[in-house]
Amino acid sequence: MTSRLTAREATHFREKLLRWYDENPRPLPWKSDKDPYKIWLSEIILQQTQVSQGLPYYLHFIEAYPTVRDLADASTDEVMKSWEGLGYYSRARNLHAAAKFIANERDGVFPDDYTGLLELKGVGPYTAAAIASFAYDLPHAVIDGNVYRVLSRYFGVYEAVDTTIGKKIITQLADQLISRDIPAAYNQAIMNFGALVCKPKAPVCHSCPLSNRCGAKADGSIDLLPIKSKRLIRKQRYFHYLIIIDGDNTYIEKRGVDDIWKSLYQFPILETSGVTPITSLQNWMPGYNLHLNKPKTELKQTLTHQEIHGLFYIVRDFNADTLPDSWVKKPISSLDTLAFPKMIRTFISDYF
DNA sequence: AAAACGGGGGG
DNA sequence: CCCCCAGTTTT
Repeated sequence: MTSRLTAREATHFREKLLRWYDENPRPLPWKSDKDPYKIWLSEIILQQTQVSQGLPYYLHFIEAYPTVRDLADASTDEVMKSWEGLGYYSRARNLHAAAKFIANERDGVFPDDYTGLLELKGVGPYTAAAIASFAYDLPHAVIDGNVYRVLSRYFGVYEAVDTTIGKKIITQLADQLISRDIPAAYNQAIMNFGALVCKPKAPVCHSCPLSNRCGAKADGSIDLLPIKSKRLIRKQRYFHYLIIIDGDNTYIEKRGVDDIWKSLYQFPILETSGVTPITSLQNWMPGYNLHLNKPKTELKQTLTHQEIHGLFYIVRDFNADTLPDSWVKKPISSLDTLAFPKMIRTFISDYF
C-alpha cells in the first residue's frame, strides 16, 4: 500500500501548519541554540515523557554536565541518580554509553547525519530525525505520537498505527509533507500542533486551521483515530523488601538482573507470586530461623505492563551467618545519594 | 511482530 | 480507571 499525495495537497497542509506555528511558537530551552549535545539530551529525556515532566531533569543535566565530556566522565551511579524518578532507566544507561562513545571514540564530535546518529545507543528513528533536523537542518521527518495522531486524523488513516502497515502509511505521508526548506520548523510545528490543537482528547477543532480539509472531522471519527490494535495486559508482582536495621546502617543491593529498574538500588528482596506476606526466610535462607513481623508499609506502583506490590519489613535482629555477596552495608544517611525506584524512594522518605 | 520498559497527568 | 506522553530495545 502506498499513500501518494498530490503536490497541492501536501503544500496546503504544510503551509497551513507552518503559518499556525508562526503564530503559536513554543519557546523551550534546548531550542535556543543548535548545540547537538543539548538537542540530543532533550530528545532522550522527552522520549515517552511530557515536556513538563522532563524539563527540570533537562535543566539539571545541563548544569551538572555542561558538555558531552562531562557526562562521559561521570560515574554510572551519579548519572542514574540524576535520572532518578524519570523512568525508563535504559535511557540513562544508553545516554551514558553514548556520551562515552562520543567523547572517547569520536573525540567529542557528534555524528552529523541521520545514519550516524542512529548508531548512538538510545537513538532510534524518531530521535535521529529530530536531531538531524533541529541541529543540522536536514530534511528528516519526525514521527512521534503527535504525528501519528495528526496525520491519521487529517488523512483519515483507519489502519491501526501500531502495525507495520499503519506505520508505513504514516511514514510515507510524513516524508512527503516535510518542508525541504525549513525542516526544523516543520517538525517543531507538527509536534506542537499535535500537543496543543490536535490533542488526544478534546481536540480544538473549532480553532484548527486544518479542519476544513480534515478527513476525520468530515466523517465524525475524530475520537476514533488514531486506531491502536494492541491492548494492555498488566501482571501482578509482589516484592518483599527487608529493611535491616543494624545500628545506623542498613543493607542494599543493585538490581543487575534483566528486569525492571536495572542499575537502580533496592533493599534485599524476596519475590513471591501471591499477596500473602511472608513470615520467615526459610525458602531463601534454609536453616535460618528468623521471624518476620508483618510489613510496616505496603506500597503499590503501576508500570506499563506490571503492577508492583511492595511490602516493607523492618528487621532489627538480623544475624545470619553468611550474607549474599550482592548485599552492601550502607549508612542509612547515605541512601539519599543513590538512585532507587520511585516506590522505594517513597518508603525511605516516609520511614527514615 | 510483539513485548518490555516508569512515572506522571488528564478526563 | 484508562489512555497518553517529542520511542527504543529486546525477544
